[in-house]
Amino acid sequence: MNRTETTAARPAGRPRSEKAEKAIIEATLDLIGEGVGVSELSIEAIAARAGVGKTTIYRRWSNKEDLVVDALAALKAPVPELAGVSVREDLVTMLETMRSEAGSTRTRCVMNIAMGESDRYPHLFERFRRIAIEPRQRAVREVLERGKRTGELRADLDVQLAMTALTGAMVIHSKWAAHGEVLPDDLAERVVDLALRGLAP
Amino acid sequence: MNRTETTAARPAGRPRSEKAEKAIIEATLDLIGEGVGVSELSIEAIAARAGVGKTTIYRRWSNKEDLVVDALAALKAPVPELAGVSVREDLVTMLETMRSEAGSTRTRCVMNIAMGESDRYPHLFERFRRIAIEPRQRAVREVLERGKRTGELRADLDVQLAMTALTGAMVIHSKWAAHGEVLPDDLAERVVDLALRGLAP
DNA sequence: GCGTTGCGAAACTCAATCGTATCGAAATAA
DNA sequence: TTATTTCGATACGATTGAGTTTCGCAACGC
Repeated sequence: MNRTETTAARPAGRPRSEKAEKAIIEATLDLIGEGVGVSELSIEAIAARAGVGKTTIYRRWSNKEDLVVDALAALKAPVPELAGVSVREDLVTMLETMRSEAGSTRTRCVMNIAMGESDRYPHLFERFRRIAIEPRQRAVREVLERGKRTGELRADLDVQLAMTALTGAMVIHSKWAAHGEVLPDDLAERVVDLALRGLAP
Repeated sequence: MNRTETTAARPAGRPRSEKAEKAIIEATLDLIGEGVGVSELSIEAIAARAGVGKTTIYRRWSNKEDLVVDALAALKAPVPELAGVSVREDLVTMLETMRSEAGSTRTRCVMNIAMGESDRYPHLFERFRRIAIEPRQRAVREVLERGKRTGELRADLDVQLAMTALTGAMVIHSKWAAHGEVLPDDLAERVVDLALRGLAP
């Protein structure tokens, strides 16, 4: 029992390669980010992309869905730092993050799963919602709640509804932007200002 | 040449079954509406669902994408009648249509293709956008333009941006509603009123 | 060094689906 | 009736990918 390891008993033999595991996760996210759907995602393609053998994948995950779930778990939601000065400024920061990330593989990955696979893999989507969607939504809601307290926003504001209006506009722009097209620099600002001021005169 | 047909020269032999063609299109839309992606969509499954032989499909469409394109063309966009009295009322009508249709197979079909397949089949998506998305967006834009003229809306309103804010909120609700969950009756009204009045006090 | 386990590569079996071909029956024009 | 074409059904070879097995080598504890 004089084991130097502090963690679980290390079994004999060559340890599993951490590098291979990372490469598999990365390859999976890359493929999803490129628009490959979960059902089209082939273990062989992942193995080839990651430069590992299929054996190495099956030794860790018994099926594709488990692998995708773990890949999603690796998607840390990088909720942006908020200055906390004004509600308008913080909302612009949040939406601006959405805008600037709209072209990145990781964000496209988030979008593709959130939008395209929610019907077919409800279990996967639920997990994904908790990991990637909830934290961002919570951040927006907190900003809105703060605005109600400080008087920057209407006291009777429906926070949930306001959040969907703000993020909905950005999601549509991100998803439907022509391939490679860059969204206007001031999009986030314009969305926030429109929402704040309203459509009425 | 004493042909009684007024249309194109009818070739001899048994005519193609109109019923079979409809059944194929219906089966295709049904499967897509159930969440089956275009790439998972198998000709064999369509044939089985439609109760026809694979031959009957291949005689009409040379590949899957052609079939899906024609199926989409069968999706007439039923843009709702607008009362034309007030801008608010017309916007509520438009969004209410989106809400009430959110559970229908046809609308889910629209959503699934629009959201999930735009990356993988850009050509398909472009065609789809013209058929199903543009007419609805145009209707909303026209209502907003009218509002600017009549003074019901701000004269400096960014119509395009306002449209995405309105529809974006509804899209997110429709897409992310839990399976089978019915959206609140007054959702359209609340979205429109929030957008009109704005978040600010 | 030895036993054990992981590694990538390759070959394998199994199932699904593709697109084509063939069949007898049915529908239509001449 | 006869010629022609479509019908649904079925069988076919080809391809793809899943999941398993085997192989020789590498990395680790003892």
